[in-house]
Amino acid sequence: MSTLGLKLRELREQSGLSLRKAAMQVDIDVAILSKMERGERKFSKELVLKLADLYKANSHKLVIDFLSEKLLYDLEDEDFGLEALKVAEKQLKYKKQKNV
Amino acid sequence: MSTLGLKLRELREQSGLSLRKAAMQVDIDVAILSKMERGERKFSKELVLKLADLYKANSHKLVIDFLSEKLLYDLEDEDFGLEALKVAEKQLKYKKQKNV
DNA sequence: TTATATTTGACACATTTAGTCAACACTAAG
DNA sequence: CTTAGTGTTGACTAAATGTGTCAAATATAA
Repeated sequence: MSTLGLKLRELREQSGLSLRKAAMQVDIDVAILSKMERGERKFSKELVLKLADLYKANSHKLVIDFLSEKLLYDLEDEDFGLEALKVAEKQLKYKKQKNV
Repeated sequence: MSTLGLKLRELREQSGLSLRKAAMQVDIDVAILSKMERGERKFSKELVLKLADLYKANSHKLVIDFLSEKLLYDLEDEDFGLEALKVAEKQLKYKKQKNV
């Protein structure tokens, strides 16, 4: 089960919104939101932002979860996933510092 | 310029293989290999493995570079890329430990 | 029953990605 | 100059993925 989906479902419920109403507010089909909350389809970043706004939640953390989920998806069943994350981290830090 | 592409180009040259010959050996079109080495197209993992084999190189490191490049691609222009990498790392460690 | 909420699957549409091919430019050798 | 070898480019098609739509099925409660 998707962490992000779970979180967004909880936030929706805390906002007292039904799936239908929430979906309508962010202008997507109910079916899609249902599948996304259950991890059957991927969220888009734009939707995460829209939902964060609708639920009045911290978009920062949700976006990080969104990205992290995307990364983990790339590393599914990879033996060297952890090493790859570390190499990516190193290169990202370098990039940031050098502003490349 | 792609790190992986650069490395694989160097390895090819060290093996004394022309683009055409290498491409033929791994059963792809020359154009594709040319573009991949220059970072214009993405490698597939399978191809990286085939090339590592052809060049008698350490596939381990090349695969890690391949994955890392994929991760960084996901994080392009993201403000919280580093945070996302760290969250992903944490979750991957947890997964590994729990064998989920 | 009636109403509301969620889930499911089939389908079409669009976008992305992968592969094919021929032509181009450059260099070195004959 | 011609030939052969190198790598690069762009146009095109095909395959794969992703996204959105819809209707029906299921569930729960009033």
